[in-house]
Amino acid sequence: MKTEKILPETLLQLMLNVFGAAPDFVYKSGIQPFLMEIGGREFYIYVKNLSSAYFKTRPDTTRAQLPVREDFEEIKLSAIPFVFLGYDSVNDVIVCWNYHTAKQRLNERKSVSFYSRSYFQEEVVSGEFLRKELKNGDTPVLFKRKDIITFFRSIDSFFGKPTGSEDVKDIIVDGKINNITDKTLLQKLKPLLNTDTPHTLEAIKVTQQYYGDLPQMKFRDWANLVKNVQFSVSNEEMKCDHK
DNA sequence: GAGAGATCGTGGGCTGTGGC
DNA sequence: GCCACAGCCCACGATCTCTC
Repeated sequence: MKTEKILPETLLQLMLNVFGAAPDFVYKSGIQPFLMEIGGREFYIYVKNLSSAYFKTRPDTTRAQLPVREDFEEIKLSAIPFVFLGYDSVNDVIVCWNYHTAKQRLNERKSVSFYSRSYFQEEVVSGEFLRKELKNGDTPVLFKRKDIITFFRSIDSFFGKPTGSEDVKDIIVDGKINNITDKTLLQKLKPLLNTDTPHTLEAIKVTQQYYGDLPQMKFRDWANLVKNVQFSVSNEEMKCDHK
């Protein structure tokens, strides 16, 4: 795989260019890694160029390597998720490995490798998330850089919650969202929809802005998505019901 | 068919090198 | 000196092949 070296600052800028479209995105500090917030959650993001693994018989194997760094110790001890991303500049594709695993592996060795395949990266199309299984059990998710907002909106659906929580169903299938489970978005939609006179069009607009550009989603899909929103009954309401 | 050894496939991680 | 990438060797499990 022919790689073009991209400076850490440029990689940061490439990410910010897309994240900037999300109204709830906040860049906080750092270059690589950098700290950011989206959907009310903070993340440490570390983006590195994907390059060949230089296996003589397997030129298709690509990888990104994690070095040892002092600031990783702080991140490792922090409660904030650490998301390690590999960037393929040729295909404008991002590979994300399980962020729970990536955090655990920080500073474990002088150089920790995370693998992908160049043909996986070439396979990615706009609006879709490719989840591939490697022989080492890793299940990296590949997507176009422009889809990074959508990816972060549903990152738990790909890798689950950190601490022994129940599995979360994938909400993006074939580039489409079938169900809104994101609490932040549900909070925004509640005043628009949970009323005698629902503001459906406004709700569709809010949802589109929240998830970003999804080419597979037609207006009818967005409308159905909003129509099917269900607001769970709060604990307090539950208690009242049982009185 | 079963077991042993050889070979292959895949990933881990170290060192070297060059740019800043 | 630090960092990122290039290049390499090594470990190990899976699979294949040979022999009995």
